[in-house]
Amino acid sequence: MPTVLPRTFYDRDPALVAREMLGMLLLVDDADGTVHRARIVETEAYLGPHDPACHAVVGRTRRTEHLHGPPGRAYVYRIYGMHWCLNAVTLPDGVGSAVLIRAVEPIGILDALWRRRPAARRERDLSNGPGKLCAAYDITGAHDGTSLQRGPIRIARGTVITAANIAVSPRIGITRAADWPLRFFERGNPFVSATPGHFAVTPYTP
DNA sequence: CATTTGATGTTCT
DNA sequence: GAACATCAAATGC
Repeated sequence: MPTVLPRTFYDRDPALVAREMLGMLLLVDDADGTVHRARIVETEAYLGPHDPACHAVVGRTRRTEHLHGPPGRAYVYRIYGMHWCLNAVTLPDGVGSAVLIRAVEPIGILDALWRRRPAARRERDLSNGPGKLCAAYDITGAHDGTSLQRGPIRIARGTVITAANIAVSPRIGITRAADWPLRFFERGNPFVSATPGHFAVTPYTP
């Protein structure tokens, strides 16, 4: 099982990275010593200070410190006072841009995930949303700024998802730049979060 | 099945 | 004080 962060992360357009991250593996160390594995099936790109929906628009603040840091690290922030969201930083130090990991498909034993997601009724509800997957894998602000190559959360090569199996839509839950097609997901995968009915969904064209 | 609404508290103005 | 890269429960078909 590869544990090296793919080269694709370094200094690359977050929209390309977001697409290439589909099918990659998310490896998370559990406090009990086990390692959880999951396939990334949904991502969103946040392009940088010129992207009105990106947290970098307000400049470097304490919250966005690691968003503005070097690529290949995690940017984890709290949202709505209750949930955490996990991002992978992609562009060079000083440029705040990242890919939000919105949904994963768990691999292997799910006991720990069910324990941390008591509200989940179906298997897909364990991790079909950015806040849900952070709860399921116990990803918190403690992971903010950690290396995605050598830290407690790692991203590694998995199975490549071909363009024909990828769809694109606007990003979910934002109000600015609400029509930019920067959400990428694996077609038909039940672990992908719900797409609002009025969203334009298009095939992925490289 | 889809859509709406209330909870929650940090961040930035 | 407003906005917020969300979630779960409740409601409408």
